[in-house]
Amino acid sequence: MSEPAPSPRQQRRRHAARRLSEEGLRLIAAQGLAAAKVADITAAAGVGKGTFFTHWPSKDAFVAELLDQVLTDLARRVRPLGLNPTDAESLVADVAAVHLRYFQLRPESAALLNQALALESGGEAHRAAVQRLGAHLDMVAEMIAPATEQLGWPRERSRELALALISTASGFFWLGRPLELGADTPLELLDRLGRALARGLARY
Amino acid sequence: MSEPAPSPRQQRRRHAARRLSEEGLRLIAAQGLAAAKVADITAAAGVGKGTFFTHWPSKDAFVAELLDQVLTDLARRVRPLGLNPTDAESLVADVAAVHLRYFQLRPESAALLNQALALESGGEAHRAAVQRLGAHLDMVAEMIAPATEQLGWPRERSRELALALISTASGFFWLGRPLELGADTPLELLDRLGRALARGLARY
Amino acid sequence: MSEPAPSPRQQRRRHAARRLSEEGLRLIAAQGLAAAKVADITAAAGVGKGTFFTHWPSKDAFVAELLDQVLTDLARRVRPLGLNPTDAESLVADVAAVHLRYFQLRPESAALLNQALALESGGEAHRAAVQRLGAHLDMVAEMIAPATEQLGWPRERSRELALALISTASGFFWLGRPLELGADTPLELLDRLGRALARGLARY
Amino acid sequence: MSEPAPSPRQQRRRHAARRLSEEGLRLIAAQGLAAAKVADITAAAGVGKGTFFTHWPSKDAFVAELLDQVLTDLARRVRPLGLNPTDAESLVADVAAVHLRYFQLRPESAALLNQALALESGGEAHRAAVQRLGAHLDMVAEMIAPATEQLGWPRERSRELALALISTASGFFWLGRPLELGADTPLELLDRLGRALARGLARY
DNA sequence: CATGAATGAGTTTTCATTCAT
DNA sequence: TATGAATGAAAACTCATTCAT
Repeated sequence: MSEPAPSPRQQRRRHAARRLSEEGLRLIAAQGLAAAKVADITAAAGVGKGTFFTHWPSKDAFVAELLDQVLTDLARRVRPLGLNPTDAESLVADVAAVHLRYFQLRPESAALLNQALALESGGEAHRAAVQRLGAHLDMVAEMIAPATEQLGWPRERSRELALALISTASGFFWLGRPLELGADTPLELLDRLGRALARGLARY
Repeated sequence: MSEPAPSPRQQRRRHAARRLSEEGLRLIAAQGLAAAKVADITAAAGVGKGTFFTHWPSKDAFVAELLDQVLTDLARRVRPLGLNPTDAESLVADVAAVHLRYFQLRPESAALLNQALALESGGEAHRAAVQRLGAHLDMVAEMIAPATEQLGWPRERSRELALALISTASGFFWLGRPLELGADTPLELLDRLGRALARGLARY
Repeated sequence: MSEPAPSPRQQRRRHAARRLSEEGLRLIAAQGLAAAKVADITAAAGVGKGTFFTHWPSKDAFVAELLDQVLTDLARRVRPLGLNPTDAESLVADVAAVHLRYFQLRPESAALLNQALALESGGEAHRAAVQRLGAHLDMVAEMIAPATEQLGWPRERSRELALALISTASGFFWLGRPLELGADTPLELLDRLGRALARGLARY
Repeated sequence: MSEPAPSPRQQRRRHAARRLSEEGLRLIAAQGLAAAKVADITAAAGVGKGTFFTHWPSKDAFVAELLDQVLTDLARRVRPLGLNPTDAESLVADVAAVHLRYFQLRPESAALLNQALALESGGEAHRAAVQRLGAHLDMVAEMIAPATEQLGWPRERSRELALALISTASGFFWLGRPLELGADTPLELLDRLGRALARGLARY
């Protein structure tokens, strides 16, 4: 069960990686993906420029991992909703609410998600980002699939409903942030937004 | 009232500007803002590289104008909704629907909107983009303000409701496009999405 | 027959390319291929750093073209020897002599030839260099093929004899240059070297 | 006379140095001096990267030692020829033959010799390489000096004759290797090449 | 001693922008 | 006014070398 205690060297290395991820996410959200230079990120993390490339082979790979972390983290909060049986309306509302709450607390994650898709379209990094986002979408779609049907939404289009939930949440805080909108929106209203959608669908 | 007929030279000039705008928007959406080089855009538009800078002082200014064009175009379709008196639920649903339909037909515009916010955060161009988006938001918010109140949504937060409508529409097609989602979503479902939100709010 | 007179712009462009080639060859020979930075070359040629890349897509491509120029230039002096019928011994001696004289006058060319093969082995540039050298070798081999046979050297191994002639000449000045050997070797001795080889073979 | 038996630790150290030399020579020949990274060499030798620098103070110093080893090894085979009195023609032919045979069996050594001269021209390493090669040349020149005179070659130019012998041999396999030429050239032909030169000179 | 993680000087290359024609 | 050649600031990335463990 217990892993061998990491050597102090490894510990410091992991710490540096975490710092780089944190500062990277912060800077990308604050300045934009292109404007956040590797040198800025390493300086902010307090390590040498070269160190960055001992952790990730390229800036793009770094962004891909960041996106993976964000979506994995997000998924961890979404998945439990699938375990408690509940009515269709509540399930959809809850999934939306979790996304909204997640991105309200972490607008940098919304920024990352939206910018990762702006990576050069031909490149490997773009492909990876799209695939990772697709995987998240599939997970959400699968989770809400039964509910969508009950709400009279075509089951084979549950991915689109999932996309609507996700993009509303992510877009709200991505567009909202520079407009200084969203950060102080009361949770109650955020929840209401998600619930309204579910409730409205249920009325059909 | 009538302007003097443009000289052939002016005509050609305007034609070139239009070509550059079209191709620029297309390329930015297809390859990403950073990957779409000025040289690519001018080549696609069939003009010399230098010509670009006789029309816009910089690439950023070009993007800003593109964003302005898109939002002006979008506003032209949204504004009429404010003229016909209707019930609150329908007004909100219609505003959402117009946005959704607009971006479904013009996913490049959704791409532009989302990428324009990723411009270097300190720069003039970013400021301009944010301001322009803010103006659109204000217009929408003002339009739906009475309705939001009737729906029990705090009037002073109508900007947030407007943001939700806009970001759902724009995000849906921005995130959906590389996932090959949204382009063939039936209008009926798109409308239903907007209406569901409005209807759900109305039930509170 | 007559080409349209090049515009002054094109003229200056060609002039810059020639300057870059000259200075590049000189610097590569003087400092080594790796030590001759693109910035050094452009500075020596009196143009901006970026200009280099409007002429060649990469430093490697530049080296490849330099090698091509050298071998083309060299071939121009070797080829005529094949036209005048002469005895086998003289032909081989003459080919050797032309190579020796060529590289004595242009030790930078010998340096380039030897260093071009040191380009990263996996890369396109290395492949190109090898192929180009192979083509030169084939030309020489074909030219001396009849003679080799008369000298009792296996005809199917004339490429090896050609290689011996070429590598003696190129190596002599490549290794000799830093040792300050070769530059002032009298032509008469150089010729004698080539002739000795041919004469010795003839005695078999 | 006998040194104290090396401790096991020293033994291991020497073994590592030998492995590094072997793999370094191999990789430099295979990929080029610049492309053969210290990390590659240590990985191939199965030691840590840092270990490299406990044996040599720099990569350049490593190359210099490699060159020294090669030329020392080569000299060991050349020198005995000076002991057996023989006619001038045979001596020169034999010296050439030994060089040719040596590099045929060890084309990596030819590669090293040629690339070592491409080291940055200003540097200490380049100076060292040139000096070491000069020493070898002097040794050969001195050895064949009496013979050159008998062959009617100016005695004060015996270094040039030595250079011709060495550079033919080294160049033949340096240029020949990527062209897949030389490796299977029969010894008999190789010898004949050397002998032809000597014989041809003798006929003057 | 051996190790390999950290480092940052140094390189190639890109591309928005300028400006002579 | 249109053009495209020239420019150089900037940025990602490399890798020999150092040094704490």
